[in-house]
Formats: sequence, C-alpha cells, structure tokens
Amino acid sequence: MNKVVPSLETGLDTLHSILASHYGPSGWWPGESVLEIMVGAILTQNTAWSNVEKAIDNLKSANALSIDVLHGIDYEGLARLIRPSGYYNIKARRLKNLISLIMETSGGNLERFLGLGLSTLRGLLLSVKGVGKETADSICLYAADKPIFVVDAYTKRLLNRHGIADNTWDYDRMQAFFMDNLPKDISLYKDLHAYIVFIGKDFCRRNDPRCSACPLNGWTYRASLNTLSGS
DNA sequence: CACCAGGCAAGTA
DNA sequence: TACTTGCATGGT
Repeated sequence: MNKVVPSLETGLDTLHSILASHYGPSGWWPGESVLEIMVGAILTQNTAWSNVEKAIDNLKSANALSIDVLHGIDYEGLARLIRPSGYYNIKARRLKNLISLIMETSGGNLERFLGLGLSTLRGLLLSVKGVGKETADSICLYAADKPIFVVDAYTKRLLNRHGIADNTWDYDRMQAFFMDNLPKDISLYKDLHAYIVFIGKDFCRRNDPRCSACPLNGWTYRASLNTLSGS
C-alpha cells in the first residue's frame, strides 16, 4: 500500500493507510459516465444505494441517461422512471433543475460545464434548488475531478465517535479539518471518502455487533509529527 | 410491523 | 442560529 505523504505524517494519513490496507482500491464513485455520477448524487440523497441502482437501471433502459433526453422529458415521466429511489417527485424536480443549469451555463455541453473552475462550478451547483453542499461537493470531486473533500453522515459519525468533532462542528468545519490536514490530492480525497462510507456501512451501523471488529478500533487522531516533535 | 438509508429546503422560535 | 418537518421506496 502506498504512502500518501512522504515527509509529513498525520493522523489522517494513518486513517487512510489503515482503511486502504483493509479495503484495497476503493473504485469510487460507482458510475459509467460523469452524467451517471451526477444523477446518482441527487438520487442517493438520504437513500440506500441499492434503491438508486434500480432507478438508474430504469433510466438506462429508457435511454434517458443523457442531457438531451433529461432536458426534454416531463416531470411525470422522469418521476416514474426514478420511482425506486424514493422522494421521486422532488428528485425529478431537482434533476431537472440541475439539467437546466447545464443548459443555461454551458449550452448542454457537460464537459464544458465540468471544466469550469472549482469555485465557479461549486457556486453554480449550490445555486440549484435541491443541490446542497454534500451533493455539490460529490459532483465536483467525483464527476469533475476537482480537489474538494466530501462530508457525509458517515464522516460526521466517524469524527464524533473518535472524539475529534462535537455537535458544534458544521459541514464547513469538518471539510476544512480534512483539507487542512491532508495533501491536496484528488485521488486521496476520492478514496478516503469512499473508505469512510465503507467502514460506516460495515462496522458502524446502529447497534452493530461487528463494531468490535472495526479496523479503526485503536486509531486516534493526533496532530502531525512535526507539531508533536516541535512541542 | 418498525426502523433506516451517502440530504435538502422551508418553516418556526 | 438552531431545531423541526415533509419528502417515499425497498431492505432487514
């Protein structure tokens, strides 16, 4: 397993190392195209991925996984296709809002849209009704390959359970914690977020009996060695 | 049958 | 700013 940072070792490097040796390459985000990643990011809001897969399969079967088709389809038709992912009426609206943004800002050219600078792209995504920080950052990182860390429910649980964060930490503070203590490495951001989701699913569910087998038992965050040795 | 899953926006105090 | 609620399906 590869070390990420050659000279500066922090508790987050250790976190990544433990998870990487447990899981191997993460292979995230699941999706055959950037559009599929973006659609998945909306559909998975507060929803099990298994349900999202059914909805995406429906879209593929209907040949609806393209900007043009999604732009032309009516809400009812789209809602019917994505029904298995739950919240289908509001998610149909959100998908249409996102497609409208791509049409308006980039003439429907997805590559051009995703090629915008990170802060521009993120700001545009956040202006869409139905796209919040987690969804926007997921699209920026996994579809647009921009260096930004994604914070989700599993990330919050991890930071809380390991005594790093408390209930006063909001999304921005958690995101800054990772980005301030990791090298700016897109692949690292992608893998570490994926691993955090894996570990949450595998060992950290409510009353999970496998909690005692979690590879992160015994891991505690510490500041960088530079900080420790310098004090 | 109850509970939950990779959020978000709108409303209330 | 800090809660609360609606949105909805499918798996356990």
